[in-house]
Amino acid sequence: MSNLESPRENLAKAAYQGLKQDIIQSHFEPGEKLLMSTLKTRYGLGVSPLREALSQLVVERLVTAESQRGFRVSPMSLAELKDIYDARAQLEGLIVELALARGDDMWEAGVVAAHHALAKVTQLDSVEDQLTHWDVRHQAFHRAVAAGCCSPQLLVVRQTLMDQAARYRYLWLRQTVFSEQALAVKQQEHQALFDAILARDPQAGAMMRDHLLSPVALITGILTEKGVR
Amino acid sequence: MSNLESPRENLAKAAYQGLKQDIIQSHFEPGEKLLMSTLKTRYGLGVSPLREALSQLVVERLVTAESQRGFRVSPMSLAELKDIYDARAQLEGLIVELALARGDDMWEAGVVAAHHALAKVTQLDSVEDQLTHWDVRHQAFHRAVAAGCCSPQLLVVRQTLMDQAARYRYLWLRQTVFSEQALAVKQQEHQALFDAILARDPQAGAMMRDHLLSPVALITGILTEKGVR
DNA sequence: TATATATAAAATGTCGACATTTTTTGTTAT
DNA sequence: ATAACAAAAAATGTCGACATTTTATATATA
Repeated sequence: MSNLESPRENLAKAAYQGLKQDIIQSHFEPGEKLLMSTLKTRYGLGVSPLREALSQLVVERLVTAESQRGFRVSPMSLAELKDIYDARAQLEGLIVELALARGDDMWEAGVVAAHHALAKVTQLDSVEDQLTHWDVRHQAFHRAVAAGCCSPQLLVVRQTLMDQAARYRYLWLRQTVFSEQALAVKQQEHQALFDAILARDPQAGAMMRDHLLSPVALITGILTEKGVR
Repeated sequence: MSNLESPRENLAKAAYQGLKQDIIQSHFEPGEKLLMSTLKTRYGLGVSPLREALSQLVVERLVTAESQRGFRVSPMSLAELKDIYDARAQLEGLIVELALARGDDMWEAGVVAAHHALAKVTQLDSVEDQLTHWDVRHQAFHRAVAAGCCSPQLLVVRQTLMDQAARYRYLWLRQTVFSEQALAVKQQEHQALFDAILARDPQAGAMMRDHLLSPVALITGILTEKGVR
């Protein structure tokens, strides 16, 4: 039989992953009530693992809990957009500066590899595949850069902010990946970042902050379009 | 009857608060197994709210979960001590620099008030009261400073790292508060920080980083004494 | 029509029960 | 003794049931 050494994950973990995915990809709308009856049928699970998963997502601020009134998807707002992106930009700037000071040869090698892979993303058939394909390598590039800070704690914090930004980020992603021009601009920014980082240019931190803040204007427009305040 | 407008918190919240308190104050030792039977009798609750609370503490990294093997208190280590304090110092340094750039008059007023209160901590009867009393104002001072960064997200992240550091911090606190000399040194550091911040001295960030890193040596000694590697 | 009140329906949060898995204990064999 | 295995005990994780609370609906009142 297969799965000889499988540690058998508990159902709460499955619920956590499914819920997180569905919230980030807007299968559940911002502010939407998360009915237990709905979740039970959707994931085929009882309330116990679902509540555990929801409790975790509350800590990650993707879900909001109101005592005796259950859970809802955390609402989105322009204020939160600005706040999250500001915090991400400042944190990532700090992390880059630390990486410049602390990163070793193996870190540099990882950055070079990730940058190379990102620059070579090929056109694919499916649009959804194209999106995923580019984004996977894009995120991998940034993660490779961040790794140089040599701080597991800061990397965890960074990932938490990333997860929280994911819903907003996704809006930007759809507009960017399918625009030749937008993609070219990003390509240039990544090249400039890459050069500055390898040269240990003290300006790399500031460049990273600007790079991360650049999508805010576009996302603000999309949200306003949708009536989000 | 009283409690006319009480929203009636759910039991998971009580479990969360009790568990967090008990872990931070080392009622449960680092690495200790958290038996459901023990927790049920200690808090007088069923498994459901307990598991929800534990799930949240896993996200906050105070508790570790192993599938099908329950929960244990996250172990403490010298590596984690260094990592947490490094991350805290870097983050708080960043936050101070942002506060210098963004803080307004009301922020300054809050800092002045908190600093004044901290400087005036009086000797109390009980040693435990003395400890709590000083630490409450100490934390309030740092919080008042941090508030100037105008980033709710960064402040949440900051608090998370604080909570994670709490067990280590407590070790330092006991040694410091009861030493006239150590307390005087801290008093000087706070005064210097205060002056630099109000003067918007660009060095304030670096000072804050050093201030936060200073307990590491002492805590390392205490942990080594205890056999923690 | 609007507002308040009573009633019904639905949903949340918690517990106890139970199947499954892990851990301990006891037994036997090398 | 130590190791391998079997049996017993203990613990985890999940579900269904149920009390409590919230929400929706119907009815009465001004």
